[in-house]
Amino acid sequence: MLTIGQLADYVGVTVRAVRHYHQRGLLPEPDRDASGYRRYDADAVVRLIRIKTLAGAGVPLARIEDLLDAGPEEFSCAIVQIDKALTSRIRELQEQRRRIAGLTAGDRLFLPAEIADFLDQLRAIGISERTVQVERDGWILLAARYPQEAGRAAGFKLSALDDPEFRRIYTAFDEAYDWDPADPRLEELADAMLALIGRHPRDPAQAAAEDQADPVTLSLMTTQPGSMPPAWERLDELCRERGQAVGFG
Amino acid sequence: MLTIGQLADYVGVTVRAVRHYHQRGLLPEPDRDASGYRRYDADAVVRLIRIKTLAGAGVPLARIEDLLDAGPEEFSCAIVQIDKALTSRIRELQEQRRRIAGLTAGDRLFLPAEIADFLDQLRAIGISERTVQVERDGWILLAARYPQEAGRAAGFKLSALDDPEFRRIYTAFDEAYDWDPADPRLEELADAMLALIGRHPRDPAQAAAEDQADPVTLSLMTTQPGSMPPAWERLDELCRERGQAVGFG
DNA sequence: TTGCTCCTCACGTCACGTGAGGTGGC
DNA sequence: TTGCTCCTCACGTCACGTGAGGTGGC
Repeated sequence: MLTIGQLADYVGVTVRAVRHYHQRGLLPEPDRDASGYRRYDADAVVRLIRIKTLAGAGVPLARIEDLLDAGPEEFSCAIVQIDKALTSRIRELQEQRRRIAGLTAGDRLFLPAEIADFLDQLRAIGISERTVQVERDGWILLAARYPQEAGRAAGFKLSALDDPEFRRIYTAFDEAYDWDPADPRLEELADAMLALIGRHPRDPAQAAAEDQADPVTLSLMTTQPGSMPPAWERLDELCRERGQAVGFG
Repeated sequence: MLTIGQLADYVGVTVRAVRHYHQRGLLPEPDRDASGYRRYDADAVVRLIRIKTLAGAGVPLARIEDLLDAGPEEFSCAIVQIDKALTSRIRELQEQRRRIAGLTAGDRLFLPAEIADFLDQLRAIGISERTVQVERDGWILLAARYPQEAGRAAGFKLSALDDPEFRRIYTAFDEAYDWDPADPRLEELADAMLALIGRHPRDPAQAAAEDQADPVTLSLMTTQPGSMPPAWERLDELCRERGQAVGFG
């Protein structure tokens, strides 16, 4: 006959856990010896090992109680289910491993692949990190609200990068970050941007998403008023003034 | 700017979890809109995804708080540790799978291999399940208190099963379960058991463990007085009477 | 107007952990 | 006698869940 400590040590649980199982009714209270100590027999060892094994597999104690008093066919049926749950939990953890590895690896964790590709392409053609971050924040918010549309729109933008004119304009837009809002080049840039939009034949269904994906519109979504550079705010203004004709804004 | 529900849905956590992270100081409280609703920006999305990813990997919230505000070298060092923890957790779960599979498979879960082998051998030579269960319970308690000794003693017993005389005596012992305590065959059996012990040369160091491993002694350990069959109690008495000479009891 | 989302307390849950204060066994 | 184990409350912990009661947005 074992004491509670001997039992707990052999099975590999804490004394407190054994008492907890008594309280929950999972393990019957054994007889006491002359000192009031609990004394356990072999059945208690067997039952406690079953409890520990199931609990270790993540089975709630309430479920364990049912299982231990169930028939063998119900029991082995449950074991199959528990095994499935364990297997899928293992898969989850393997997925978690991939994800935490990605925590140091940049944007791909937060964004659909097309968007991350688009941001990487911007970096590749020499766009400043400062501007890429504004794009990124905009896309994150857009993807949060319209996941599918954001993915499609990013694919569209990605292919637009093949157009040398788009690249030239985007580079200018990037450089305009530091310009004076009165800089006359802003007017040329606004004209060029609108011309570009006019040149690309646009599927009307995509037009809305695409407009939202414009860096200027995006940056308006993402930042507080006043936190944008003055030149970009002016550029947005110019586009709105002239863009009515082509449905911009 | 996102509401708390949009944020939670996109990242894949509950609204309550987001509020909990605010309370814990993990995620800064954002500004409110005119209705008092929280409004989130892209930084909140990024930070919440980091929190969720780490929490999903089992990192305590207190640790996550430190990590998010730590430098990149400390962060990536921690990621390595978390990955190790995940890997070992995966191994644990794979071990759990093996164990719950064993829950339907019998005694090997509760006992060292030698003891399970010994019990299987008893079944193989035709010992009744009833007697095997008494043996099993005795071994479980013995293994709980003296794991090494129990393993060695069981190995000893296992090899003793090669002796035809041991098998004959054990079979008779099994049958004696139902005998009348006054049955004269009990005296013969007691003599034969003592003769067998005398015949086997015994390493004195093993003698104590071996005596404890005797079925009769074991069953005394494991059961309450009176729960053993009367014939076995009588047999135990007879062995004690005669066994003093060979150091039995 | 109805249904959905949002807000703030605040208590509940799950599986124990952790003293608090006292007694028995070697 | 000292140190270890045992006993019974009973509150604490961790990461939220779950109403309770009320207001804002479409």
